[in-house]
Amino acid sequence: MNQKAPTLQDVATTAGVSSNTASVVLNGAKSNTRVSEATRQRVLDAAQQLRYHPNAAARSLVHRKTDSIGVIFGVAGSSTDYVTNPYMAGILQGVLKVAGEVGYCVTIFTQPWVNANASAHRFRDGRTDGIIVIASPENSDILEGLSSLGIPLAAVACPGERYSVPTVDVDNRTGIEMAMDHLRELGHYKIALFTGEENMHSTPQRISSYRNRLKDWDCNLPAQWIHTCAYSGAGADAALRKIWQSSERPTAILACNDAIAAGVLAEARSLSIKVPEELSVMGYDDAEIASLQTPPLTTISQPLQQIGELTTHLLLKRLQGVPIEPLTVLLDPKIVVRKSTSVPSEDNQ
Amino acid sequence: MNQKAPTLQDVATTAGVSSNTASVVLNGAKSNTRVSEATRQRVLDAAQQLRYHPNAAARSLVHRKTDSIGVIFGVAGSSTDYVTNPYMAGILQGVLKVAGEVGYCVTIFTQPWVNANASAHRFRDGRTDGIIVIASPENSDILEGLSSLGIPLAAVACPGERYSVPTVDVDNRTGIEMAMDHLRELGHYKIALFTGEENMHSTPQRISSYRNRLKDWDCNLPAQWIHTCAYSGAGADAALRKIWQSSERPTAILACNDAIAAGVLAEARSLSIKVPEELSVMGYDDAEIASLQTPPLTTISQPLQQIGELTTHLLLKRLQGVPIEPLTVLLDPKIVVRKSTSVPSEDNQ
DNA sequence: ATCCACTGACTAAGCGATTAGTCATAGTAT
DNA sequence: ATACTATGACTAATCGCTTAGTCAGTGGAT
Repeated sequence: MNQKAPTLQDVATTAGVSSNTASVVLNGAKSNTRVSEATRQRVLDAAQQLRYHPNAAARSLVHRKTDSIGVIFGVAGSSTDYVTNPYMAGILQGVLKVAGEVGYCVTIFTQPWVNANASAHRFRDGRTDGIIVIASPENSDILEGLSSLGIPLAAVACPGERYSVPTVDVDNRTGIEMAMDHLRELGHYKIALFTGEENMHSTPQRISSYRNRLKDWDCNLPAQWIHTCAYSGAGADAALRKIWQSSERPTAILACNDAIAAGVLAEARSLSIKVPEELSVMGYDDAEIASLQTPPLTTISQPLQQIGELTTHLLLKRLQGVPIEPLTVLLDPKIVVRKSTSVPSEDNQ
Repeated sequence: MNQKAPTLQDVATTAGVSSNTASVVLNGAKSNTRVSEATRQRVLDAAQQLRYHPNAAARSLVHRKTDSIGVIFGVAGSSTDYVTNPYMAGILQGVLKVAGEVGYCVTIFTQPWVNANASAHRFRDGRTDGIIVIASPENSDILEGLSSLGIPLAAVACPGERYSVPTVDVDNRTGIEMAMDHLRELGHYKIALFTGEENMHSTPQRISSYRNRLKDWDCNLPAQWIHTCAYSGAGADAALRKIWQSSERPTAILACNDAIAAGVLAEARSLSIKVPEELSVMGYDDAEIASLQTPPLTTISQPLQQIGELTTHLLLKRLQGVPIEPLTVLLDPKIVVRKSTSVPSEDNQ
């Protein structure tokens, strides 16, 4: 602060009362202090005149409550694109909305998580009342570290059950099943899966759901048809090239997000593979870029903002000590059919 | 906090010393207190064992410094899409990066700005050391209100000069000139301008730059060729329809951001207007969606992340009391030529 | 033996706000 | 006249941390 903010004492002095009286006037009475109407008005006038606003730090010292919630973005790989990532941004948007409704600020922690031993206690710094963890990598000990310190938490797309952390996610199993079923109905069964980072919570779930579906259909596919890319889209080009050179080609590729699918489309173009005639491609997320691809992507839509809103509600509940049941909420994905999928061509059947 | 965080006193007790001694050990000595090596070690061990981390609120009360900076998003119209807006997100990303480098947290204020009288003092609440204002509407008194309370500020795309607030922006004049010159070189002079909200700082600047360019060329264009849309892209379709029905049609449309340009492209498709053969379209921002449009958008690229980084540096300087000169920094836009612009067709010349 | 400097650590005040507890004064009931 | 109850407002402790100021003890110099 450059220009010192007026304190409660300043208001009190201006109004000619004690700071206690001023405090009582300015926030309903919680002591048995009584104030006459005239005095009350004098205090209110003084506060108004000085543009007084209580100091949040001092207040939170007493209340042990900061009226702000923290957000930690999980990091896949070395990526530092938090809010420019449409998945993260969509969720954060939902968090901001609900936080705003209840008068909370949102503090984004900028320090990278190293490990529980080195990092966890930094987040118990009295800056926030609780923390929302968004998409922590599977091999990270964020949830474990924070929850073992007793920090109120809520999580998105994390293995929260393990640490009794209320968690919101979109049903990865259902999403993959919807995608697989859509492709199957078109006539595909040679379906390759291009996943995101292995250490993200969603990846093993989606892989296992993919495998189950194939098993349901009695399909036995080459193991190398599961390719690990990055959610940034990196690696999708190489994966497509590799799979296209192999002896057996898939007729469809299910990408685990739209960026990966976009990478596939771009590489398909440069390999002169016609989509969807020769190869159907599906995305996941229904990000803004999905409908803008050529051809527009068939994809699985996730209600990102709703995830953020719901997670915030859960954290607020936890802060109020309201029991949360069930601990994990799975929202439903939707399939959005556009132009990147079609029946497989004859010679690929 | 559920599980009470250990206090300095807890550490001191565990180590068998006074809280003062513990404090001195844990943060370089600023009192003349001396500590023996043995005692020092005992304190450090105790802190480690208890996972002690100082309470930020208590600390900031003493230091009058919170190590966190605030962000307020200006709001155009009733939009509440802060971080899902790629412009805002890009800037915020830059803010997060620099803040992280110097160990600051970033607090996003979620309460909408009403007016200086009602809102300003809320932001002098000791929660943040300073505030970054991003793209406040032209008719808002955010900067005036906050700066008159002596809150350290830095701004993006705001009329900061007026209130001695260090401000970063991309040179709107240059950007429009580059766009206009590109179109002129292709042979266009019948150029319509589709702007964002009138009350955004950039809008009048861009309009005047557009007008100046036309004047340079001795062009006299119908006034209604300037259409006010929304930066969300809303209104672009109607504007195109209207302009296309008029007696004189432009050969090119310069949209003030990519969302507006995308709206124009979509409407052009449904009106069967061929882009760029019949109509050249330019965007602005070079958002992710620009290159994905059909045809890919020629656009003016703004270094969003760099804006955020620079603005944060300016705020940090101001917090340190370093004089800032010059007060306003204008970054250079770049033109990205893609496929949505070409020479105008013969019959349109 | 006396003085001084240094070592090692403590006590207490204060940051700004909240709140339990105290205390005059005035008015009312007995 | 006495006891009691509102009324109106104040004092002081506390939240967790920092830091200016104080102080006892030890060892070396004079």
